Amino acid sequence: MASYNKIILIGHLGDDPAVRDFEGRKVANFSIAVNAYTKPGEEPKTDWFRVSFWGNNAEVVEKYLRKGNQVYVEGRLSTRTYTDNTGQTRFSLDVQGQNLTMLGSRSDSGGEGGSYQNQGGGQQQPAAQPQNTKRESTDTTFNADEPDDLPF
Amino acid sequence: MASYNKIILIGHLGDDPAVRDFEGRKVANFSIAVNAYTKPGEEPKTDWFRVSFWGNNAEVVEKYLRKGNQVYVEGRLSTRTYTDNTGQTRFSLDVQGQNLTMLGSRSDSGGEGGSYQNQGGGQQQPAAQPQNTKRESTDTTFNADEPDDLPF
Amino acid sequence: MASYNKIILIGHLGDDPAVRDFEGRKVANFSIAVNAYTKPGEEPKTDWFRVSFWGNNAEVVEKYLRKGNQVYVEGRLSTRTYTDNTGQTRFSLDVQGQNLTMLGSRSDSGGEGGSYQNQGGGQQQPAAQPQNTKRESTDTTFNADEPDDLPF
Amino acid sequence: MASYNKIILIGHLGDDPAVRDFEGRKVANFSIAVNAYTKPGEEPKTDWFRVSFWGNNAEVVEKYLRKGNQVYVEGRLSTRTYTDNTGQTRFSLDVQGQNLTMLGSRSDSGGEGGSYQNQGGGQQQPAAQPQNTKRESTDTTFNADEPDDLPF
DNA sequence: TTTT
DNA sequence: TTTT
Repeated sequence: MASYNKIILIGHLGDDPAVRDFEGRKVANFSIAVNAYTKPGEEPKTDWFRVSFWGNNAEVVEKYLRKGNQVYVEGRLSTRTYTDNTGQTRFSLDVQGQNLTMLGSRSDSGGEGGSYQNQGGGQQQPAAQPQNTKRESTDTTFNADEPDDLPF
Repeated sequence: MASYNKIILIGHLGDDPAVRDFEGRKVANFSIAVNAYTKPGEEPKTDWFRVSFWGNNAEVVEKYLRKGNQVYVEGRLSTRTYTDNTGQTRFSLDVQGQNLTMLGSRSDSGGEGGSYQNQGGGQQQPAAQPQNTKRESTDTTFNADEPDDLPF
Repeated sequence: MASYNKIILIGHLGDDPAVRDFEGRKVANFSIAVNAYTKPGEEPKTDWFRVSFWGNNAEVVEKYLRKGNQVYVEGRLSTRTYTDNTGQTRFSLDVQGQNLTMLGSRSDSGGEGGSYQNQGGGQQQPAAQPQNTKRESTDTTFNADEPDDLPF
Repeated sequence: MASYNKIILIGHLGDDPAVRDFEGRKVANFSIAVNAYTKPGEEPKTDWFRVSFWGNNAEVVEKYLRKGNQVYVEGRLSTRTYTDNTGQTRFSLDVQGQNLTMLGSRSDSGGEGGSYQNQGGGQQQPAAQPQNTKRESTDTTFNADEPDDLPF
């Protein structure tokens, strides 16, 4: 049937990721805020997307992504309508993440400076350095291999 | 800010496009069906996206796209929640189209067969042949220039 | 670091894919022709990209893709300069394929007709029907999982 | 013929952009460095892409982009082989920019500058907040409308 | 819930 | 020529 959907997002994490094990595989979930386009004069609007990564990428998310970080996410969009616990019909935009790149976040307050260095060696793309705090983010590209058999 | 969203879709038009003039500019709207990914054993599901193109691209849509045609669409995703006339909360996935490529569509009903050949010639990208019927689609790439000042 | 490159191509295979085993994994290679944009009046130009898919996707390529078929390919662009056997400096655009969607190819010659219908049923995205000949292509989306450790 | 190519890049400017007028329209050119994927143990490699933006986007580039800044660029890839002034065959990867998003760049050396501010007005998405120095870059998304008739 |  |  030749169908395909791909969504590309650049936004900021609304909160720290939640990581858990699901039937032996790690899954990381987080939400990112993407400013919607609004016409001049219109009230700003934010779209929220729930993003999940599995396996190796879930580990990357767990290690390096924190609330407020800016990320590039590529994945498949899926939508879901559900009824929340107040009886309201709600709509969810879910992204099954396929690729992830951490973008240049930076200190947003005080900051001791000198924190972004990549202390080591010849790492290239998929090399991720430890990031202990929101302030010491690093920029890294990872490839999220989408599992053959999605466990959900 | 650094926000960005882009959606890429390959799907089929659910109906002929609707084209109208809006404050002096042409706008074309259509919906495309994109098969959602479902796990083996799950019930198939189709996501529908409402797509709009403005200006030159609306003209292209008007001339060449028909119900059933397969298209590649690139654009900005916007979402909208509204209450339909039965009081139901509904959710709409709208795509402000930016780029459009017609893919090899074909007859899906009756049909005398043997009609899809591209009768040769040196057409390349932005070359669009007239398409009188659904059966004589051609493959063409157009660039939908997104207007500087979106009229909506 | 924060580097990333992704290329999206829609084009036609210049020849049947070549599939071989490489250290226990299957790799499929093919070239696709993409019409370059040229200004009105300019001479048409075709860009050729060498595409490779590994593992499951290589199998999909092997089974379903043939010379002339139209495909959507997503992958990482890599470039390579080399000296050919005539001493000429040559440049190669290689795409490490990540996602692949077969588009609506169609008979481009004789043709027995009646072959493109999707005989119904519950196939959705990752459902591929057998394709014995170039004429009976089907449209299918596959996800090419990029290996964690690229064997090349 | 249903051809399409799109390239998505995240990288850093190798130098300040060069902006000039070309037949009444502004064009901005810059090069971005994108770290190529290399296998563990391999020597790091950088791919350089020459990017050009026209019209409004050229103005954005002129105002906000500087050497070292990180950007997200979307455009059409075109390739060109030429002979440089030493007689060498060279290959150029050119990107006709369509969309541009400034990512979180940050200080990399002295200099207060004071030149990038967007002096107000009704910009929205393409709305950039004042940026006084290279250190206080801001993240902004702009849409580069690709001209109907590319002036080159 | 983010960011500017 | 960039960035880490």
